[in-house]
Amino acid sequence: MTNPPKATIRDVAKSAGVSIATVSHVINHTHHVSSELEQRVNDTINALNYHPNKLARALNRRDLPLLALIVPDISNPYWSAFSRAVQDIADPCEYSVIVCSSDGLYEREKRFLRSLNGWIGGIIIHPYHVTIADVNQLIGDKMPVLILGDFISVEAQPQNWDQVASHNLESARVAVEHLIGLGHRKIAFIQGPESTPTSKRRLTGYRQAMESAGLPILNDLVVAGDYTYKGGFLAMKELLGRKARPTAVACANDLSALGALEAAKQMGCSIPQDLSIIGFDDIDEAALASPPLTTVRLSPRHIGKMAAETLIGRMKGRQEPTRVLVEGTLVIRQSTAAPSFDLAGPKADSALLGKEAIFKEQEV
Amino acid sequence: MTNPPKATIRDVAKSAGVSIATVSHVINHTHHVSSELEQRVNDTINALNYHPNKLARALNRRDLPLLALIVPDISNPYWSAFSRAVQDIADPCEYSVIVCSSDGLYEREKRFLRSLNGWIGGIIIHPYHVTIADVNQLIGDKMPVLILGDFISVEAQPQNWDQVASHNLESARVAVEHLIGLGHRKIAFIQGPESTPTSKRRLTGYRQAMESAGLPILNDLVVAGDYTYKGGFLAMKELLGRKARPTAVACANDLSALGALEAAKQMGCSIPQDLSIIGFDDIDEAALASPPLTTVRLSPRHIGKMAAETLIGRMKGRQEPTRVLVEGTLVIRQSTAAPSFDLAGPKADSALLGKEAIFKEQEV
DNA sequence: CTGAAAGCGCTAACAA
DNA sequence: TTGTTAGCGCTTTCAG
Repeated sequence: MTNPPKATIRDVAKSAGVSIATVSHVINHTHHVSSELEQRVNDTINALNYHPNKLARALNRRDLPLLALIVPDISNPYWSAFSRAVQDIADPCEYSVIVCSSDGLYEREKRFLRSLNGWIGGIIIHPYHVTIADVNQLIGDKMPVLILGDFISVEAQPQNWDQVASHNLESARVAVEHLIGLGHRKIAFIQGPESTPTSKRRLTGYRQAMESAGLPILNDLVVAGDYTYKGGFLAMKELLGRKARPTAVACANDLSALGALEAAKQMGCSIPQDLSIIGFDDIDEAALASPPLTTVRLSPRHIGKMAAETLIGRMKGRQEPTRVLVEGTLVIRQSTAAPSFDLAGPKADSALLGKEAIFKEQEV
Repeated sequence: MTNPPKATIRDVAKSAGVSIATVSHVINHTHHVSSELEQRVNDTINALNYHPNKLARALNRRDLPLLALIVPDISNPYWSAFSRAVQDIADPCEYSVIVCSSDGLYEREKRFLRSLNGWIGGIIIHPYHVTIADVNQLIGDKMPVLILGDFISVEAQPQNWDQVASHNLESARVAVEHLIGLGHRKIAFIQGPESTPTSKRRLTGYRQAMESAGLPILNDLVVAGDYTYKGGFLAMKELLGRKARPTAVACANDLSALGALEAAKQMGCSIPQDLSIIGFDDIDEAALASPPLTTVRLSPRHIGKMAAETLIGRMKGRQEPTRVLVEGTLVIRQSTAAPSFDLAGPKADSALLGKEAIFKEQEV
């Protein structure tokens, strides 16, 4: 069962009795063609089941309907949701999307940039270690590039590229201020990977909120993390093992907040009665947690949509660079509440606490 | 800050004082070139920062180092893990990967196939509604295609394509037999989407295991689902609302098992004391649940790795079609245990006692 | 061992 | 309105 070889534009032209150029024109609507010929050409196109070769077309239009995403890890819920959003925009425009997971590795980021250069239509990148200068060197300025990241780190670069930038600092402030507003004073922070811009800004936001409220930032309250579930889990275990327990913890992202939530529950805390937890991003899983996670929405879906729309706009010819700013929105769910100081006594024994907590939940 | 235009092979040839063909030969090692010229060419390549244009190359080799994935939804943890595994294999081979989310929609599957045809290097597809005949019609037989799916549905097709097929029926039996081995007799099953081959086979596996053990398959025990978290959640709510509660439930996949787990917990069941739950696939999240989910591993990572390896092998020239079979492995964690029919067991602690009593009353 | 030249399938001036 | 033709950047016979 062997299929015939794919028809080329020449086959169509020959079969329709017209020139190659005419066929090209009816395909691309690039010149007016008499309706008689147009009809004939379209018929043969269908008869031959002809489809233009995108490679050949791209080679002389120097533009492939293909865009690439360079993100840390596509299997991370944040980035898979992001990538889905990009696809949902790209799809109706007939663009395909390549996904590259860099794991935040400098060499890998550079390798992707290099290997994508020159044949792909456009790139969306969330730089971890790669700098604007790297991008400029590796990609040049002939190609549409959209940079994701924190407002400041992206803002500072006088470049011609499009951006979708997030207000991480301000959003982190919002998160912490929510906790403060509830009456918390001992608020811990679980960090993201220390070297990334977004993570740094979120930490700074935490600091600023604490300072503005005149709250001390105890060293014991800031703990390392890495944006992963496991990282959040471990961080929370550490936090709860320390002498001065916080009554609330803000996490650098939702995934680590989810891990932290699980750790806290395993250690017998009931959330939010014993401990408030707030996340960051608003991935879908946040709403599904138990209790549903309060968070600051800087949604991957929304950011992905924005990124795809502005990059594709550029690929389609827009000249002026565009910058989109995304601000966080507080989404209050059930993982945060006012602190309850009355349980302070019996809380010494965590095993006992666990039983009480379970009991409590059941009664309610 | 304008970069110079990208260097072409002609620039290199001119600058090195050799012919275009010679440059091509040193790049591709397609003929022996005197080491002197080779050196000179390589130097100019570096000096000009030249990188061959993949499109032009692909146009006459008719082979782009690019493969596409057509899966239901990249933002689903199963598929994002799968896709990551594919990338991890493709990456070192310098292949890029396009991801297409079909949402299991027939038209969308067909559209992707059509739009990928003829320029992409190879395709990995997990067909939902698309048939082998469709693939054959849309893609022809000139292009490497790897079909994912259930062993039978894929096996039945006398086709020249590569396959990575799973033993869904047998694996589902393993899951249910595990439950039966623990002493369960009232075992429910939360289905996947009814129309998909994998889902059907898993249901059949459940049925067979029940029958083999001489256990009745009550209608009340089989409930609809759709492979989603929410679907599992709802299904469990329904199941626990029915008069005859099961003591164990097998789920068509992990994601819905996770949803079911959450629902059961919210309804006051402790797992596995009051109810055993077993999943399917072994996505990473299964091990992170609380309690960690017992499951049958048909791991997306492993399947993705296999798929990518065999497809790339084919893209690199292997002629014979290859079929890989993946069998499920039981992974016992903490969400399954023997059913507890009396109150005297090890779990006579006060909190549970109360619940147990309630549970008993309902059971009658 | 090296280079001239003919394409790969398509687009886009430019002629007719 | 339609056709001729010169490429896009690269690979690949096939002479030299």
